[in-house]
Amino acid sequence: MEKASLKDIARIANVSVATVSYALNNSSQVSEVTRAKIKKIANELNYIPNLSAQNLRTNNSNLICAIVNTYQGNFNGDVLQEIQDILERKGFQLLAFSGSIPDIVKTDIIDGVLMLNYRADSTELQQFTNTLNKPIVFMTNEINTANSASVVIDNRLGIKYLFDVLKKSKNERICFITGDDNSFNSEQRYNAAKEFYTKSFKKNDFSQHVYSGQYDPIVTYQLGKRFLENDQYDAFLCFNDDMALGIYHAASDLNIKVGKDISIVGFDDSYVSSVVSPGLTTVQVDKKEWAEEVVNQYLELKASKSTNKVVKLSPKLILRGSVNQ
Amino acid sequence: MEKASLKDIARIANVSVATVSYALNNSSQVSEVTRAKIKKIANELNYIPNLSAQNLRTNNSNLICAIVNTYQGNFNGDVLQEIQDILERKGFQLLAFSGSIPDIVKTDIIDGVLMLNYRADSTELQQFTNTLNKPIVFMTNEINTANSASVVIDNRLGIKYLFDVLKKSKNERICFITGDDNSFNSEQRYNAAKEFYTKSFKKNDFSQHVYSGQYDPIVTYQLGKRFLENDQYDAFLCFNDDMALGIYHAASDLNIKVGKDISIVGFDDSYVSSVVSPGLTTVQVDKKEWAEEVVNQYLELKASKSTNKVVKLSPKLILRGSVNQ
DNA sequence: AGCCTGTGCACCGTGAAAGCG
DNA sequence: CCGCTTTCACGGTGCACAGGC
Repeated sequence: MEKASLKDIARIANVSVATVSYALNNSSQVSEVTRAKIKKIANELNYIPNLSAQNLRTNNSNLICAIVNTYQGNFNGDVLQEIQDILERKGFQLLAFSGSIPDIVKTDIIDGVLMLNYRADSTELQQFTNTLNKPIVFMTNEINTANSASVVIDNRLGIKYLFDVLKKSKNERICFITGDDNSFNSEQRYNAAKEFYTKSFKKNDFSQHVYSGQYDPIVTYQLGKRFLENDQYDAFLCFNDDMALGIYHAASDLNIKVGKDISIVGFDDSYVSSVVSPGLTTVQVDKKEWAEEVVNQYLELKASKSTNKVVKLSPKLILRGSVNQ
Repeated sequence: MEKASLKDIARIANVSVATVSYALNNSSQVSEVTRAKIKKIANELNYIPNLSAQNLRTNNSNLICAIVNTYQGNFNGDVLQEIQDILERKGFQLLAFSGSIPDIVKTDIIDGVLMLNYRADSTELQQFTNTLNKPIVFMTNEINTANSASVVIDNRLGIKYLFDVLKKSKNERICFITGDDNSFNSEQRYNAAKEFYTKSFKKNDFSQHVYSGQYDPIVTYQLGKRFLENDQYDAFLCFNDDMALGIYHAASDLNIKVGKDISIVGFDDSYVSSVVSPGLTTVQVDKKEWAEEVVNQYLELKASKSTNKVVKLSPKLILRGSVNQ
């Protein structure tokens, strides 16, 4: 059986194509009797509207596209899933893209865009937003454009919590492990860490104690092993939990006790942080709350084309055993 | 500036719409001079073809849709990313869906479907495949339908490796931790485990030693804690790595040494298995190879509408320190 | 006249067959 | 045969309008 079209239904129901269209779209221009008849036939033919045709005519799909830098890692997946759940309940369909911004996003098929951890500099994103001409919600960048909004983590506050915890611990030789260079979150965390370090220790050597773990536990493991063998640091502030795990691994290799000999803190509160021993002290952003705010902002943008707005979400400190205090 | 269409370009270039279309699609029906002129104008106008119109006309998008049960967890994300990378290189665009099968998949916008870990019984999937009328590659189910193919893990072989390792170890009181009930992989692993257990120990009490960890490390942690407190088991065969981590956690709480007092094996070789201490013995499916085979099968299906085919990928045993031997 | 129900038709942007000089 | 144009169809939408009561 080939795909049924409005024309097929019209022929069988003995009405015009327009009537079928009205009937299926619940317009009041059709009597209830006719509508029922048409719906019945449509059902029997297993009719599925042709989205391309619909969209060509109306310029309006209910498709929202989330663009992420990668599907890998715990963070993006968790957030995507939360957003997906919310949108599904509201009758939208979320599709996800990873990698470079695909052409399809620029076409009329997509109604709006959510952007998570996408790696690009601000001017590039500005330009993209301008040419795109549909609502965008940024989740990791603060962009100032009409028709866009940002819902981001308050990275500064998160780093403040973590830094304060380490300051209070007996391990004070702090090493900072950043994510990769293209990450906006990592950049913000870096700036915050620098601020608190400089203010607190009254020293200007912050940059000497920063290393890039590229958000990768293996890379971080190698860094950690080197530092611990030389007893160079005894406290590690990692810009995400995965990297913190790398330090755990290095410590374990060298028979060094996390939470006693050294202190480690992470960021994100991914599931691993509660499963390792001792548990990893980290900061948590409520992903459900985040997802809800993102969807809210999206709907507002779509409804009103209102100007941009930046919402900051406050993370919470999750204390576990990885800090010696 | 509003969206430019072929018509706009045609007006400016002083040619017909058809010529513009030919020119941009590199047809030989246009002189090089005209083509260059038209391409230049298209570029200046920032022309982006309207996918809906294109698709309506050609019934052919280059969009492939991956459907997963969830974006969460390490496994799906890793696989999605590999597929994405390959398809991007080949000029296709992959979009991902999570949750129930969305309407859009049934429309002409989507050329084909890849299905990973989707939870449904076989008859439902059969029916879906039949009505869909486009190529589908299943990655976790073996389905017998025309216009579909399966590229799946050889779960039996993987379980055989793991079981043999545990058999050789000094810890022989084996407990099996399964994933959730809807998972086809978990079901296959269960059957294989039962087969090897029964054959090897010549006992019929397999089902007494099987517990569902629901692919969840927290659930598994609680199970593990109970078993270890009662010294009920000293070997754990977990149907994925995340759950194995739950056992690690329980062992650590009770000061029990993994790799000595107890043995643990996992499945998947996700990144955590190399980061924990001692490293987790597990089996690995080469995700890159898997992704490549999936894409191959998809392209073959698309080209030839060939009948179904099942490809099984052999996992490899990855020995680390979590087994006492 | 005015309401109700249904129809004819132009149109969205593109691709390709057929026609033409 | 080359290079370009005319014309039409894809599937659906919604305006303007027609005809009946």
